[in-house]
Amino acid sequence: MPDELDLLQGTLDVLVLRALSHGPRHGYAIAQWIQDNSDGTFRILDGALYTSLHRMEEKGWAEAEWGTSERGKRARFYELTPAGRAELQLRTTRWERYVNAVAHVMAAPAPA
Amino acid sequence: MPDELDLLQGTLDVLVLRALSHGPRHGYAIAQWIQDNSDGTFRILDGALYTSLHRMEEKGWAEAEWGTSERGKRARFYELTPAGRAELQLRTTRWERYVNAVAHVMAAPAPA
DNA sequence: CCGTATACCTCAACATTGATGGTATAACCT
DNA sequence: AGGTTATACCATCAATGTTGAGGTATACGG
Repeated sequence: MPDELDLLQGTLDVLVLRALSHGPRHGYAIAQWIQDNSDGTFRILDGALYTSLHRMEEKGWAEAEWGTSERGKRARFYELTPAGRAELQLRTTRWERYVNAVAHVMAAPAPA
Repeated sequence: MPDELDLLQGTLDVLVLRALSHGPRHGYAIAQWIQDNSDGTFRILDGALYTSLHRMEEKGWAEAEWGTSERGKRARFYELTPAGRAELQLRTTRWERYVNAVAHVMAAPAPA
């Protein structure tokens, strides 16, 4: 397993939005899921995670309510709003364009 | 042509390193080259660009000296050091890993 | 049944880095 | 002369991730 990579600013949100797109989740579960599905490449620090989650509430991309986790603990469940789904789509295509553009530059020949 | 995208923190440097990998260049030329080769997706703001360039000097990834541009203007030419080339490689593979990991997460199925 | 680990959340201080917007100089074109 | 392009620099701001510390409640090993 390769070591962990720091997150580039701006990418956490897409990952979180994506995690939430499967249905309501609490923060801890989101972090686990992202870590697992990136083969441990991303280490999700809870400091950043909850900040991101709060951002989502502020922006209206998610709504939260207290509930009980699978393990019987008090946990805050986040659920995407329609705006959140739209944002996920937007960010996803944006990310794809971005990756593409970087690839172009990296593969570009020497300037004239 | 789609509109321009803001840069994600951490990506400017790779692009600049890559631009410099073709030989010494001055800032203005670097910006042009990146913009052209990203099909205008990236707009390189000189504020950020020169900061990046200065960063490179500080870190020892590039050395600079004053010269004269193709158009006869005073310009500062930046050239990669061996450390800079190493850094380019490092960042390139790191970026690829990153993109890959994001792709994994984005394509991942719903959690168990 | 106690102690420690784990699940879960929060917050404040800090660092990095891109965006903004303003300054300066010289060449070239009209 | 005046405007545009080429070229560089800087100060300040904003966004967002990192670090690190703190807090509660449930689970689990001894």
